[in-house]
Amino acid sequence: MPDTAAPTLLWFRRDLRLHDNPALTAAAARGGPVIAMFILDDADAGDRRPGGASRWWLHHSLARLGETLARIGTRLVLRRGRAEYVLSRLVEETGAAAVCWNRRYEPWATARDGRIKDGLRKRGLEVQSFNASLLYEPWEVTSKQGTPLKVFSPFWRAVQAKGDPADPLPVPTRLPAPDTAPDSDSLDDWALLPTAPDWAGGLRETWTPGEAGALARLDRFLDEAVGGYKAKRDIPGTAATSALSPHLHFGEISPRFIWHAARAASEARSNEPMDRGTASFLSEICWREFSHNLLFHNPDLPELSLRRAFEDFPWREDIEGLRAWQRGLTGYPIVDAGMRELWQTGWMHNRVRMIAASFLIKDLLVHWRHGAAWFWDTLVDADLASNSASWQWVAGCGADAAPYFRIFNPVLQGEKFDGDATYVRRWVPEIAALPDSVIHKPWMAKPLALAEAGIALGRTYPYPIVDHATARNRALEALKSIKKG
DNA sequence: TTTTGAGTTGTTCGA
DNA sequence: GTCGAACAACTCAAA
Repeated sequence: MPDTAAPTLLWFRRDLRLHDNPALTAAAARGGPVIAMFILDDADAGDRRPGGASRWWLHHSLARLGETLARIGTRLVLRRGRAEYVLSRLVEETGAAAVCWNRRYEPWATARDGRIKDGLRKRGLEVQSFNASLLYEPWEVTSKQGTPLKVFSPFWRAVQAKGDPADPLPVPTRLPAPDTAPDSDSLDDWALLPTAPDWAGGLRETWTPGEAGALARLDRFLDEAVGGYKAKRDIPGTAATSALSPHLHFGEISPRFIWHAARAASEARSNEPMDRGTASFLSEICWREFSHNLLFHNPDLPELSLRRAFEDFPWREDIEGLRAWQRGLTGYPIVDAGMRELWQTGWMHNRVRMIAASFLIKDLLVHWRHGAAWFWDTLVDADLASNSASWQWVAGCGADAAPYFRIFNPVLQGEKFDGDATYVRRWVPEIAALPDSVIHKPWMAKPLALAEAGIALGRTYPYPIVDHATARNRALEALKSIKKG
């Protein structure tokens, strides 16, 4: 019998929600008071501490979580420091008898959490951890031999073969608070928001962090867009994707909840649980799952190319090129549009992420780690697993590597997926007056057309910083050099 | 153990 | 303008 008088610590991490939250449900079920808490632990995350955009999101997500917890009877205690020490301290302060949390799967987190769990249990506390961020545990989806899968298609088939993931848990109606709440830091004192300068205006306009915002976005996507997802998800000028990635990263919404909601919506529309749009969408949810699997089984994923031969690749130290790429000044409109969308909104459309990443890696021959680092700092959905796995995928050194000759042509990609230039005109307004026929290759425009559009190449918009055809051949040569590695 | 078929997202060239 | 072939070799997963 648990000591129902002693409080339970409920440690929030990347599960900033009330619905489908197994740790929350377990803490509530213990019957005693529950102390909900969040620890800002920069030390343990090391150089993986959240980037600027992520910190902005975290601030707002915590604020919303605090409000919703207050509505069911408790408050969110904020503490800063090494998680081990903070937890230990709180156990002493409150006389807690149990700690509940939902698992994280990053290598540094699994190591740390294991230590914490041992330490708490040695002190006689009950510790329970749960899966709240994946459809299945990383060790549950395997080949028939029981080994981790390294190719997406078999992974996706294996997930589907398991049937539906567990049903989402309901939101508890009440979470009893202790008589005296522990002290809490002030969220503002954590200084997660940018101040001088405040660059977060575009983020504020674009996003609604928090569980309510996440659920609203899912609703809207399932109502309006999922039906056409398969056909339109590659068109960055449309709002055809779910844009749930940051909400998923912070655990404001559960992938199991998404799975069941998407299937129910499909069934309501078409009498089948997986119409084409839904199947396509859920397979993307599974890509996230696959990336987490890869990171779990390959702790080096963020640092080392999975295909080790790529560690000997003749990468270039192109500081200027990297800088131009970061600022959206490469001279290739589709690349620049994407990089500016990223800078202003903390997010980039998936198709454009591939184009922009391919440009940095294949056209500039800059190491994928530099691209991953920039994305880590600027993306609101920056996720160690997805970011690392995706950059490696584009580079061709990932588990499920693209063929070496798959090098995106930024002009063709722009014309193919942004044919009416809606996207490029939105993010690269200085060339918006060019006609569709040349807007993806301004240097090909006739002088008169440029003049009429008010463009002085090299002054109001850059010439291409590399010639793609030349760069492509250079990349193919470079790739040859590691073939026999 | 060996074999076999397959592997998210592309581009270019020449007929 | 359209279409099919070529662009390599390797690793993975299952039979």
